[in-house]
Amino acid sequence: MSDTTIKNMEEFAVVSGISRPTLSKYFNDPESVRQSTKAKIEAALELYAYRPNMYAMNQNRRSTRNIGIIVPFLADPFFAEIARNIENLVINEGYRPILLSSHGDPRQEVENLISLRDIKPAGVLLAPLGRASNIAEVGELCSEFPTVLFDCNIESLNHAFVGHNNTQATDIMVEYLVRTGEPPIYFEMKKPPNPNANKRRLSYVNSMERHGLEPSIFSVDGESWNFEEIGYSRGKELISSKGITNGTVLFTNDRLAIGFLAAAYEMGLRVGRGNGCALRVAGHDNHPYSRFTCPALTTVSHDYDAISRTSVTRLFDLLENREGGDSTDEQLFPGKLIMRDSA
Amino acid sequence: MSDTTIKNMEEFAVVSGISRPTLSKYFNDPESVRQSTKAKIEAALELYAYRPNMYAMNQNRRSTRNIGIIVPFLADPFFAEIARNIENLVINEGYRPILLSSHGDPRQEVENLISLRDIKPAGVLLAPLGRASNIAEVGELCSEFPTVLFDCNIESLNHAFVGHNNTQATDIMVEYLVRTGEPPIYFEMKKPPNPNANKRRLSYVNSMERHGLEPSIFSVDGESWNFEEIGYSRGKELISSKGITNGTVLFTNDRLAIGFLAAAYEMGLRVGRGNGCALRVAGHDNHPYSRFTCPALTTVSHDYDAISRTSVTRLFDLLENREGGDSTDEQLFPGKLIMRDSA
DNA sequence: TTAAAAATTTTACGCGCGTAATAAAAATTG
DNA sequence: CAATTTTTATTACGCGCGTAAAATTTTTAA
Repeated sequence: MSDTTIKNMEEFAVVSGISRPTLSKYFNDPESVRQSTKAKIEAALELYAYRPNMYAMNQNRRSTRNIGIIVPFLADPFFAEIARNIENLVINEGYRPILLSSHGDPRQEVENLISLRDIKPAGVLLAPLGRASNIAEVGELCSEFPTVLFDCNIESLNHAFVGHNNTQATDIMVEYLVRTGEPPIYFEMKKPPNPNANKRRLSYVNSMERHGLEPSIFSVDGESWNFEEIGYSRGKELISSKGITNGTVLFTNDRLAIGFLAAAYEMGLRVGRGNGCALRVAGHDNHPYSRFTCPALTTVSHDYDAISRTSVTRLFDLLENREGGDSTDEQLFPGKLIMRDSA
Repeated sequence: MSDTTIKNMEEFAVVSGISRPTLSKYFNDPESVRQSTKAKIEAALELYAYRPNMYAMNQNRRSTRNIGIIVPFLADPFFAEIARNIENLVINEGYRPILLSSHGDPRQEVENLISLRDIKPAGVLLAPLGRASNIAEVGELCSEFPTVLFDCNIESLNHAFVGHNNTQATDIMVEYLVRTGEPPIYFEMKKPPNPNANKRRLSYVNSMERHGLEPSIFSVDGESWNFEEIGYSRGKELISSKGITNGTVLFTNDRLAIGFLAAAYEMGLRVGRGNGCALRVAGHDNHPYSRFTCPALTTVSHDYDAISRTSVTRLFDLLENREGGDSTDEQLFPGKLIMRDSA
């Protein structure tokens, strides 16, 4: 490794003895140059630690190999896991993922799209905030590049969508709970910041009615993404004031359930499906932490793998054949009941 | 809002009636132009949704307002929280944070630094992987811009460091556990991927010896960042094979403890400090989820706020006065004992 | 009102690289 | 070996914006 530092392709052209346009070609696709040229370049690369500037590359390119990935809240391990999954798939396709989090903020979501526009992405995989999204601006920005939505659809945007079948998933959970014990009451937030909450509530109501049962919903306050805290504090109130000391509670997502389990434990309520248990608790999402609650949380899992894989596949379909196929339809993958000890 | 779309500053100059260099000045600092000019620009901005291309801006600038932030593993809520904290502080200073995760991978860490170099950051806040880091490359890249390390120091890099006092923190926990019950045995990973594990173990040993007690360490296998899983499965083995059914266990971090708590619960061991409890369990980090375990986890908290704030402050000190002060010393903030129900 | 100061416009070049067109060199074919 | 094909070198311009210098306009001070 030489100590002279190369700061651009021009300088690297000099030390490698290859012209800059050829270098440009090489960095765009190493196989596009003659074998002997490739060898010379790579020999020089061993000596001089040069790497082309990614952003200058994108400046005047017809098409880049950048794929933008936007999730609503990366601090949530649920999205962190999906994102990581998708990143790897994108890398395996030879593209460069750029992962951004909206931090639950619609303005940040728009900022992220603007930031992506600046690097001229080949395509974007967007998990929108949903109801909270600035739909007009998001729509306008997304129309500038091939986009696949995942996790949460915004129908009016008319993009391809790949996601979890919230209806079916809630359905099998309600069916399971009804079949194996008392019908569940439903625990959700009045103004849920996360996507899909509405679909799940609707599905709960429909399921219950189909079973000839009366739906019963607790809508609790709280607008932040601190779901555990909300599940915990509202749960405590509920247990003490409303006297929820037996029965079955179905939560709109695992994180609320996790908080609630802590509250129940603290108040001496035994959760589970055995005898001697006061409450059954069930969640939704198969959150990475749901295996480690006490007791382990019964929940319904997304088909993470299929959703990530299909999202990426559909985006690349769009990239290669912009007009072909119906690019606005939605693809849903069924949830899977994860029976653990809490219900 | 007009429907003609503006694609660069040149076009915006035409429709706004302001010359491009003045526009450039405005976008760099809106107060640097005459009030009447500013008004005209902003009127045009209302009509035409133009935003300068961030990456083109950085291309030929003396100094940008980008601050790179790199954390070792963003999917860990612990780092997600710190990162979010720092991002906000950076934004409040009028800078633009760019958050990247190394995903626990040293190559990704280097990639992240290269990626940052390409956007010519004003400075970088780096929480390195630590032992796993490619120190030579990280060092070389970091020498290209003002850098403040946080969470984990790499002394040989000779940068400013702001972090948690692992030694003192482990110390107060050991002291507390010894004072209020049996001395703790220590639970850690043989090859911990996360930073600071070594310091904590050393501190545990020293503390125990200072108390005239024999240190006792469980070093379990596992190399990934799935700490809960490792704490759970290794914990189960430990409880059944080694017969750890009473006593006190101190974990090198909360996530291992969270997994262990699940194992203990499943095996019917009661954890806590009351009578009737078999085990006491303590963690380290005050992980966002540690409040919601069953029982709530006794742990020792970082001074998140001071660490984020000081990291950012020190970086801006560096930016404004490159030579002043000792820029390589380290600043440690003491941990705080968080007494909850598990120990 | 006039001179001085401040801000803006014009002009021109630079950042690091993509990309097209033409000329030159190298490899392949027979 | 010459003729053809393939690859590389040369040259030149573009991306969107920063920035410097000189010319012009506007504002402020006197």
